[in-house]
Amino acid sequence: MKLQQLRYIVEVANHDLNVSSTADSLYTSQPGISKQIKLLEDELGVQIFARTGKHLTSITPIGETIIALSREVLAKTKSIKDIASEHHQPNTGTLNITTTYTQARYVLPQVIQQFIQKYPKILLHLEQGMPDQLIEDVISGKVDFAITTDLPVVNEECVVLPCYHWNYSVVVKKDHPLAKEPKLTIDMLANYPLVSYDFSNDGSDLYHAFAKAQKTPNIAFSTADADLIKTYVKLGVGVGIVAKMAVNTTEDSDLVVLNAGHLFSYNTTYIVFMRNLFLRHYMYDFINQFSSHLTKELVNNALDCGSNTEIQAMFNGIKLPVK
Amino acid sequence: MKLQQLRYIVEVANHDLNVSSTADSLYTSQPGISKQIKLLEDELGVQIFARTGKHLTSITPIGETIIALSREVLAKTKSIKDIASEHHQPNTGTLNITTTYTQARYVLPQVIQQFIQKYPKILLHLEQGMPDQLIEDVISGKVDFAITTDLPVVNEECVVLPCYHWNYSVVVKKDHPLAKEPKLTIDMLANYPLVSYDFSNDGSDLYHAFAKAQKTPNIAFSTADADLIKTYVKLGVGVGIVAKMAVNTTEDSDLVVLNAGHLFSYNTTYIVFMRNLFLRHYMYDFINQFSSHLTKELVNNALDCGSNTEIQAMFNGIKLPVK
DNA sequence: AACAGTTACGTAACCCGTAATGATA
DNA sequence: TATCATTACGGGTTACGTAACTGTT
Repeated sequence: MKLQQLRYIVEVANHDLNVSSTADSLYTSQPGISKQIKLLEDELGVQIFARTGKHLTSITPIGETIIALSREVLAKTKSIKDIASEHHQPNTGTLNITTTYTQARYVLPQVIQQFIQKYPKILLHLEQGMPDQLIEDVISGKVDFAITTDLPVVNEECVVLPCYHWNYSVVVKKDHPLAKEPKLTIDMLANYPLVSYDFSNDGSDLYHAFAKAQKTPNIAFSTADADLIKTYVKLGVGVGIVAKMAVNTTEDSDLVVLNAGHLFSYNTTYIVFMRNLFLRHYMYDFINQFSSHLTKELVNNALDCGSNTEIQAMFNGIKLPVK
Repeated sequence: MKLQQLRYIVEVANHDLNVSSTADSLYTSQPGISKQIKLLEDELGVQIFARTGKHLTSITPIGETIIALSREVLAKTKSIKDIASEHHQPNTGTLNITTTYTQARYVLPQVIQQFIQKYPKILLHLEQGMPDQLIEDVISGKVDFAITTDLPVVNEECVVLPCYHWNYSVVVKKDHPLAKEPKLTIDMLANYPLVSYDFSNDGSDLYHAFAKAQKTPNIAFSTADADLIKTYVKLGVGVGIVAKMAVNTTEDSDLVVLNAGHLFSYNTTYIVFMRNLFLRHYMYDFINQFSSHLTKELVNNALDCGSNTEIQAMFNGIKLPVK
């Protein structure tokens, strides 16, 4: 049994059993992977992948177990390397993060700016993905951290840390009737066409606020892109409902930003990573820069918890920042 | 990084940093090990072992961490192999046990006999060792199970399962004054020279019973070997105090066995193994044959516990067999 | 002087990549 | 027919064992 063989089966599983694309991503050849997998299967005496003729069609039940264990083995070997690097090259390494559009566009830039200034030799890679993809990338080991707003349904191999709460804001043009309204209500919003996130998707809290007031919102345009929302608001299409941190008073000086914290329940942004990830000191520092209450000590306390429900319980006693 | 390299550093650590003896035990050459260790250190960029000139003198702090992680990696790769074997060769494999003299001599033979009859293809290896050594052998991965009576001070990487309670018996020659005594007391025993286990070592409960009665025992002879105790009793050296399961009415027909369960607090025999050990079905079966209350389900429940104190708490509600 | 670890070197195994073959949708 | 996995084969690397060397107790 060789570490490469374990890496191969894990990567093939990550690539939907496509050996060719796996080979491309690992910069090696298909036959090499095929052969090593077969050698491993011969050594273990079990089939990891089920085949129809020459195509890999599925992972056998025992293969699932073996691949899961292999992931753990590879994570631990990565830890060994990381610990060694931490020791003799504390400020070099990599940090791979995947996140949603809103975070990448409106929240992370300032954090990243500080980070790369403090750690110029860290190779930082930021990736934007769909909410469902984020956690998968963490589990597959493709990235270290996922930053997400949807409370992910994750297995216990991941650690989920709440970072901050945030509210929606309502944005309108300066000449809009609502612009001078001191205190908004759902009823008022229901009178106008709305431009916002997809209500059926991540905006269930938006939908619920209207349902609770027994109103049906009039959605003129929906998108996941806050910039687009603002653009359409500026065009006069309707009243915008957008994450508060997505509006910037200097950039959006032609818009009026109205507080909507009392209309909708707050959301929470989380950082997610594998429990068995070795956290290098700059990773702790990144987390702390992203959310100031998440000190190294607090993160370690969370890691000592046995489950994510325990972690959430722990954070119930801690006041999160609100953005 | 190669799995062999990890195996090498772990084994060198297990062999007190003696590379030569490590090489012997692994059936390979010293230079090979030296070179691979050096290659690993070069790759990681850190020293795992500290050296004075050409001798390995100690493990560096970071080396300790790396070796600990390596042990985990190797345990997981072993799990992969075991899981595969379990799948395609359910009744072949190995089972290595280390235990104390008393267990090996008086308790295990019947269990082993059943076991090898049921699993003739399992390579069973039984080893007898000193109490301190037993747990080390488990941690180093040399054996699967340790069976011991001293409640071991073990770290949380081991699982400690209580198997049964046992009492001492008093044995005397047929013509001894105590032979017809219906109910023994400590005072009676204090009147005679005693032959027993080392009171200062594992027999603190023996010592305490006398201390509580404010008597000083007169130890004529002490040994860890129950056979020797019985031999000296037969020679008339004194009154024997010995583990109850070490006396057999047919073999020891020239001795009188007196109940001493009310004089001394009972002891507990434990089975100890690494938490990350993959338990093959015959291992569950062995545990169950050794101690009938330890069903597979109960063992799994214990494994789900986070700590050994939790496990002990769980077993507080369960009545253990008494031998 | 005996022992232990490293260096040097030759052999054998093995991993990998290219090319060819076989199977699948 | 195009895609994909396996088989065949050759080249380069590497791991290992023997032997010689060097440092340690």
